[in-house]
Amino acid sequence: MQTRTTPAGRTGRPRSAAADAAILAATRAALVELGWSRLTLGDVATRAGVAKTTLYRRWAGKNELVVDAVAELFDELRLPDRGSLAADIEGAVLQFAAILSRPEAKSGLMAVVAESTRDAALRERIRASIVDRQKRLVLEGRARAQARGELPPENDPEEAARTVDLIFDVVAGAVVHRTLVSAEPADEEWVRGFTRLLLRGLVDASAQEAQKALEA
Amino acid sequence: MQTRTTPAGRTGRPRSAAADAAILAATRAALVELGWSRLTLGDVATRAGVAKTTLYRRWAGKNELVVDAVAELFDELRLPDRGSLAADIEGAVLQFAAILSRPEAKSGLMAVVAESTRDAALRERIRASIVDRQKRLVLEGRARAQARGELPPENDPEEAARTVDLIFDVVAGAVVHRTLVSAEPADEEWVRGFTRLLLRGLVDASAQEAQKALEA
Amino acid sequence: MQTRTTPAGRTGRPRSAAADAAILAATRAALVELGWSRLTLGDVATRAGVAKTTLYRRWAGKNELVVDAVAELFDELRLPDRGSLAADIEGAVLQFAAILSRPEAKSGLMAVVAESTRDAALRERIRASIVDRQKRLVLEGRARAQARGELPPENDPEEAARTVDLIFDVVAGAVVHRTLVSAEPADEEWVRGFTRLLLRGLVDASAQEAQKALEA
Amino acid sequence: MQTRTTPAGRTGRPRSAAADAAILAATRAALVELGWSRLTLGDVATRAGVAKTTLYRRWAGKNELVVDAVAELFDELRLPDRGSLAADIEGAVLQFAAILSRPEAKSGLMAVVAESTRDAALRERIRASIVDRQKRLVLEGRARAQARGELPPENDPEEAARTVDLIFDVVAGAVVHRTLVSAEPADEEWVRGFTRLLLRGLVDASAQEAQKALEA
DNA sequence: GCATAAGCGAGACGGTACGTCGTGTCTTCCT
DNA sequence: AGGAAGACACGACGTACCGTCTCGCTTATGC
Repeated sequence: MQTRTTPAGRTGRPRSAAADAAILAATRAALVELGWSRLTLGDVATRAGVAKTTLYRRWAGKNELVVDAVAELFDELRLPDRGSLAADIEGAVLQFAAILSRPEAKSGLMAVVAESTRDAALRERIRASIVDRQKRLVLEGRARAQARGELPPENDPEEAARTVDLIFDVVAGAVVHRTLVSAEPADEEWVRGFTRLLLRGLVDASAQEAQKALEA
Repeated sequence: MQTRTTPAGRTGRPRSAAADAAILAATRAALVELGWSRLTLGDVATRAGVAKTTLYRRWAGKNELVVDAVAELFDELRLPDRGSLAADIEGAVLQFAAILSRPEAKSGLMAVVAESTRDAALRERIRASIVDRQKRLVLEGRARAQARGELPPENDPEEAARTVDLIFDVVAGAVVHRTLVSAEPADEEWVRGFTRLLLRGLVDASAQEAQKALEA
Repeated sequence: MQTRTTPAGRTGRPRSAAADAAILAATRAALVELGWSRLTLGDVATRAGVAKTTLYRRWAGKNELVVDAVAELFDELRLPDRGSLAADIEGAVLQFAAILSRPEAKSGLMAVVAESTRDAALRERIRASIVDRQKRLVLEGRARAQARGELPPENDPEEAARTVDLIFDVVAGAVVHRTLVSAEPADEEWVRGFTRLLLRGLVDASAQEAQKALEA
Repeated sequence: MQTRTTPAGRTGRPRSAAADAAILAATRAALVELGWSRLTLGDVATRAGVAKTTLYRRWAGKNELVVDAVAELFDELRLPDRGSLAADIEGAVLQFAAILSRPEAKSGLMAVVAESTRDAALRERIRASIVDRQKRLVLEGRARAQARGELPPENDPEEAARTVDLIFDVVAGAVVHRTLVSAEPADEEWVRGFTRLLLRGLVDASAQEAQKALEA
């Protein structure tokens, strides 16, 4: 990821750029086959056709390596304009769910989060590489909804930032929990229900549901 | 947890009941001091004043042991009637957040969830010991809100079950994400904001916020 | 070798006696095949069908292990009575040379001696396991020669001890140097010449030699 | 040592002569501080202010380097005429012992000899750089003794060469064994005893000793 | 005087072995 | 039979050196 590519000095043999990519790809492959806990750095090095030392020269350990390997997965998230806030949310959540359903993300993400509870540097790396990077989606979605008139413009920038964080926690948290803890697919149906809840709230959702049931 | 208390046969020395409790307590202590990844079964055995063999006779491994040790933490969750759905939710979420802020829960919970992505039996154990056990809170809260007339009675039991699951994913997921990933405290202020979003939805919340800002 | 067999405590699984023998034999085999510097403890463990940890539990490292492995070789030295001091010496030196010509001794012995120059404990171990153990041959030979009247009885015990040490240094040193440094075989002819020098001295030997040459 | 100084070709930058000396000195310093087994070529290069590549361009490896570094030590051996064969021997042996007592010689010499048991080229290098170089002392001493009439002139040149080898093995071997294996100083007293044994032989020495003891 | 060619410092590279630690099983003796 | 003690086979850890390589220089010779 960031500035791991050759440090200060200019002399000496430069670091192989290809090695970085090979290592991250090998890490994801190993996550798929073995999962987090059975993944070993020796094995990753072998898969990447690289010496263990090369790997340790660039990453401090398994945690840092996996964060970088997983972070790349989330960079493919896009937010195409689907015409309405609800549709935009559904689209983003589905994409997020699709990534989380991939075994390399499943295995790796929660593991590094768990590790990060005791390692502030790791926590910061996760935040920088993954969390903050993807908050852009929330910001973009809100701006678009405001342009459409679906949401009012924010007046208090601090409050607005808090809301972005809250929404991110709710969305990411719900999808992760659904996918990893409940271990059920976050499919279109579930995403529709979740989006309705997020937009309209529990009271309204319950009322609608009761209404529907009555009609049927 | 479940059927570890002395098996079928009646001959021979019976298993020490005290050992179980000591082992689980030692596990939690080790989680606090060392975190998941540095916790070792040998160390837990030593702390509990027990031989490693005894430990392995009762649990299959680290994962199962930690699930049981952490599950006990969540059994202290209660849902006192605070007079309104909003207040009930706030109370429950705060309690949940308080437990999750304890290092033994933080360290252990996400780690076993991560492990469970590749181990169906472990996933089942987590669901049985932790998730399903605590869904009672959602059920209880809904029943109470319905009695108060804050929520309509459900008509379709299947749809109702789906809603319980959804709410649980949203609540648990949001708190976990806030606490572990964003690494910010789920304090009273945050819980109020979250509860409002949960009850009223994003559109309403945004409108209210805009309104407040205007008035000020 | 000495008291490595199960330490103080009496509880727990006892150390495998077979493992010791297997490890020492494997060490000698590895010395023959690979020599000192390419011998690795991991390889020895594998050859012995033993885990590396077992090996480290019993020996502090390569040096100590090799000392013990080599020491066993010298225990087969015997001093049969061949009727005269000269013949006894020749017999002992030939046996010593035979052992030193075996590759496991060649490779290992000088290496541990070299290491011992910076490790007093190792030096002591060599002295106890090898050197002092074999000084018995010098003592036995002298006693026998005195009984035969070939050597006078010693009067000053301290001086006598010094002489034993000196003879051992000369004999062992000469054979080692001939075998390892000059890299020539210490065969019967060489041993005869050496024994004559040892018994009669340089002046006498030179005179005899000149005499022989004159006669021829 | 020998043909390391710039090879065939004449074009290109010539090898730095200073580097050679710096490397050998650094090697001896490292031998003193670390001993043979902990000496690393990387460290030697650093000490000498030289790149590892430079070192490998000139020596094949640790063994060859150390042989050269140690060989230089022995070149300071001299054989001043002390008036008698006994005095000449004592002088030479004391000088030899003095060199062997220096840690760089102690650590390095036996180690390369040990290595040479499995490496004919190294053995040859040792012989050429060290052993044969110092045999001059024996030759010189004998010639001087013959001139003085202490030893008869040799008649059979082959036999004479064998005797030189034998004496060298006995002298060098005894001093090395005394110094490194017995780990006792080869001081004046010991050298006197050794010289007497070498010149007069065991029988005569024992008789003298018995005689002395009787007188006392 | 400018190309050619080797030497050189720096440091990354693919390897191999290290010595330690954790796992889950086993063996022995003691309740 | 249960249990504490601890040895055991296994396999990963993260580190240290090895000997080689690839850089961007510098320092000679020879056309």
